[in-house]
Amino acid sequence: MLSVRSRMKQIKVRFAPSPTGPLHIGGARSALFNYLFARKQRGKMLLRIEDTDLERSSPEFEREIIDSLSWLGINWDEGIDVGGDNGPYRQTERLDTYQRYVDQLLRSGHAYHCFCTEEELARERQALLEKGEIVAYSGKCRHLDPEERQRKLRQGLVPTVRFKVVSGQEVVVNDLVRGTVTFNSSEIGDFIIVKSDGIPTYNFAVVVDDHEMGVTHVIRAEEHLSNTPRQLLIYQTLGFEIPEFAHISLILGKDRQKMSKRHGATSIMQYRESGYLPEAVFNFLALLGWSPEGEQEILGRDEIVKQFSLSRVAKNPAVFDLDKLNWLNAQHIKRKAIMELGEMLKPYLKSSPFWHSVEQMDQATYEVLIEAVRDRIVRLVDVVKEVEPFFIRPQYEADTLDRLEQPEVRGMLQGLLEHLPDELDLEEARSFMKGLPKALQLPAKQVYMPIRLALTGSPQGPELPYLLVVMGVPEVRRRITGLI
RNA sequence: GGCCCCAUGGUCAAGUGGUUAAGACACCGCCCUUUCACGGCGGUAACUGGGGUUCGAAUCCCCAUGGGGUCACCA
Repeated sequence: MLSVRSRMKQIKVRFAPSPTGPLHIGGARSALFNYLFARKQRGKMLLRIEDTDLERSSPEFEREIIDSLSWLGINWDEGIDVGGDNGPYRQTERLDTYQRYVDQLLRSGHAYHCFCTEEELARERQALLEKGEIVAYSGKCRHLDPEERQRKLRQGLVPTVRFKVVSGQEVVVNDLVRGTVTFNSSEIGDFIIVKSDGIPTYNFAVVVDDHEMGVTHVIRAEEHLSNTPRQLLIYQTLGFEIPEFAHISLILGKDRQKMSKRHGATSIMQYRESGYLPEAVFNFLALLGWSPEGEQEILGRDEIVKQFSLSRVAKNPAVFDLDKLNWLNAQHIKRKAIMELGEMLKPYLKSSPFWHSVEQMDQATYEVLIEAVRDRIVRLVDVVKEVEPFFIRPQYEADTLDRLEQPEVRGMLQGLLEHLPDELDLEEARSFMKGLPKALQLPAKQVYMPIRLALTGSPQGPELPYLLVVMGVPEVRRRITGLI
């Protein structure tokens, strides 16, 4: 159902990461839901960089985040890298804009300078926490007289700017996924909107930017829900139109705690590197907190966009399940065309010890190799171990050797060598193997497993015809001759 | 601790007052198969508890419990 607003006005959402680390699972999911909503509603998506934490922000992380998003197939219409009419899109480049609004708030008495030191504040906070009282700023500098203020400034003290919060008022967040959430301003206390380094804080900058950039829907993680009343207060006193909010639940680790580094791979790049397909990660993330109407869960990007709706977004947090990601990834791999998959696998093979052999193959043989492993790999990186039996001369276990040394096995292998043509394509290899027991006048059981053992040293692995074709008849002969 | 959010199998989840409470992953079994894998079929397994409301609650309300988030000159 469309709200009146979205019928009248094109919707605009944003993803606004801090470049203080790589893009992680949770951030990617927030970006994804924004993207899905924008595309489904035929609205716009913008990307803004919130780099007001000078200490921890870096251009490298910014780059990595952008690359991660692009890799996932999430793109945007406005913002970093693509430009637009509401730039700049990096908060540290928008300081003059914030300053204008800070001046306005200072002039109208809605904000004031605060000279409290961090140590002082930490002490007060600690005391309040211990007494079990509401942890909020005391308002000590709220009524500093102008002379006192001037004196402190002359002393060289650098103030922060605090936003004046009138206590005792109800602040209502109207949330698209959570409904009506009510807070009381008494629990908030005057909060800092400009740090002593002159840089605005998140709660202030986000409001100014979302307003200036025309954002209509703020879709973000639930951890921001308790920040929302602060932001609402700013919207109100600055007279900005309030956007729609949608706070999506968090992604938790196996221990039900918020996902963090100690839960293993949490950055999108790590998944990319170990060979997860972007469409699989996209699919998986979409299924975490959202569900399609039908029963089909293996979905492409377009299909997910087509079906997406905020009304089907769950309120409860979701535990990240690697098993399911793995399954989805295998499913998406299985659906790849041989040629395309072959190209995707090359980087992994290049860094394997077998690249030399792979490189020498003709295209047809390479495709047989890919076909042989396609249904066997969960991540692209698995190709390296799956491909091993084709290229590594087997190291036979003692009992395997015992078995291969049985006279009847040696006889069978001898027979195989006699019947083996000099060249085979996959079809020929299949019918050759199929006809072999009859040609040797032996039961299938006594034929196939010994051959497998002779060729690979292992009782399990790819189908024999694949082995024959990819190894090539000369190599097959060499391995068997070595045994008899 | 205050405030806020959440609560269906181990996990993801469907479900919006009347269902034998879907489906998927994982797990187990069977089948397919020259092995493993893939695939097919089947199985184990859930409404946190207690009060209401109602002819009737997984669905609505309250309380309890549990889990999570947040209380920064981080975002």
